[in-house]
Amino acid sequence: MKSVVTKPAGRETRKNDPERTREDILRIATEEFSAYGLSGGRVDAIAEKTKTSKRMIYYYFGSKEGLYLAVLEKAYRKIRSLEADLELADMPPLEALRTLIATTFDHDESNPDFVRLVSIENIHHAVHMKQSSEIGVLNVSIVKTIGEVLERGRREGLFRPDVDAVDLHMLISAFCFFRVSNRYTFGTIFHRDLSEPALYSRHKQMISDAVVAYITRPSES
Amino acid sequence: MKSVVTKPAGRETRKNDPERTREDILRIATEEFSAYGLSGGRVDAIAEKTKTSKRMIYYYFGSKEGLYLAVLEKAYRKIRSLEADLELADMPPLEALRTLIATTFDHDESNPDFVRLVSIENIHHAVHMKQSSEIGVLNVSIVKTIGEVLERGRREGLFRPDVDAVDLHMLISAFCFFRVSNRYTFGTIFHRDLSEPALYSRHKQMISDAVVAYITRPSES
DNA sequence: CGAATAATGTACTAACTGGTTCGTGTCAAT
DNA sequence: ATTGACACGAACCAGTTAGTACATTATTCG
Repeated sequence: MKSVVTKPAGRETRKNDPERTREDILRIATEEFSAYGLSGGRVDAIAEKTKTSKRMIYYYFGSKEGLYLAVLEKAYRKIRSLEADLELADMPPLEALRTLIATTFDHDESNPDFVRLVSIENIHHAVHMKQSSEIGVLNVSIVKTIGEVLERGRREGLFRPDVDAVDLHMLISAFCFFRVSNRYTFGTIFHRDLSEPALYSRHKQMISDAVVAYITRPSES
Repeated sequence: MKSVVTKPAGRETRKNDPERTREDILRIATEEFSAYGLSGGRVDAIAEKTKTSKRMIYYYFGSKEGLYLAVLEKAYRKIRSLEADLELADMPPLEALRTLIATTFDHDESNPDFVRLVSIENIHHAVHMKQSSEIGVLNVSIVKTIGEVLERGRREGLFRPDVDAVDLHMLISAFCFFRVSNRYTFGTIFHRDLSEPALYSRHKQMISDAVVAYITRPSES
């Protein structure tokens, strides 16, 4: 964060506004890359939609890939803070689990840009992500949190004992993510609009029920 | 260049070798698009890896998008035939369900190209898929099959009554698909190689157990 | 055979696209 | 007020890329 703007009121001669320019570029770039991919996104198109010029993109981000990486990092920063805000430690295990699922579901649902960027990054074998010092160190607090919930549930004899935290996170994420990432092909094939509110509730209920049913059932062969 | 590969059937006439050329282009193009996306894939790169020239690509497929569409259609043709081969009608409902899940799981696992193409098509809002008369009419036999299994399970009092066939298909697909489509980002973040054999078995078991647990449990609030 | 047609190769281009050059304006601290 | 670093813009450039014109060979069939 930056300190208060130098001239808050009265004169607004301020022409140089680096922070705003940067944010502006980043916002537009997120839209562009999320819509067309890394190769499909055009620097010129971003420059045009921006209040500033192409020169500035290279001034601040060095290259197209640099810009893309910045977009990606921003997207991940957002989700990380969201996960950190989860306070599941005080809830009973089952309630904690349901809260986690609902949160994940809602996050993906309301952040299609993030979902698309992750899809795009997977097309590229996550090479940019690996390059990023920031994302690379992504302290995956969520796994620790899930691990603790699982442990408590186990101790209370509610949860089956053979579930790995990362696996469970994947089970939950997969459904929430897929619903958004594959919205178009799935919707086209099955003639179903996956953004309908009715489906939203039903699917949210379904993934929650499925995970709970799985986790509370004794292991079977 | 022109090997004397005589087709077994008498009616088949061996021309220059259009069929082989077409197939060759299609095969290489699948690799290219699946690796770099539609915008990222280069026609020149495809032409070079092919036994033939760029001229032929345009001769047979008209345009880059035409080629991409042909690649997509071929990929879907393959999965459709696979789904059709499933013979779940004779199995007990639970066994049928587990077979279906295992098949879906294995399909995605061993067809990463298909998974990637679908991801790419979703980036493009499935516009090509919608254009395609072939894919558009994709007779989604799988839904009918699932519906019948569900119906039988319900009648036998094994399955909960409130599950929609398409929803269930999504629940299953999501996990199988995600495992492959998000292999790279997920693997990078959680330092886990999702192509390891140990994980393969564990995940296959997990999705199967989860779906079964869900479907065999009475509805809850 | 020989004409018609299908298949193929070479060389090219027009447009696009990421990135740069060079010059101007702004700000804050001397 | 001068200075030097920072912020900004328009035009430009060089490499790339999808797509083509034209010539040539192969195959089919009367």
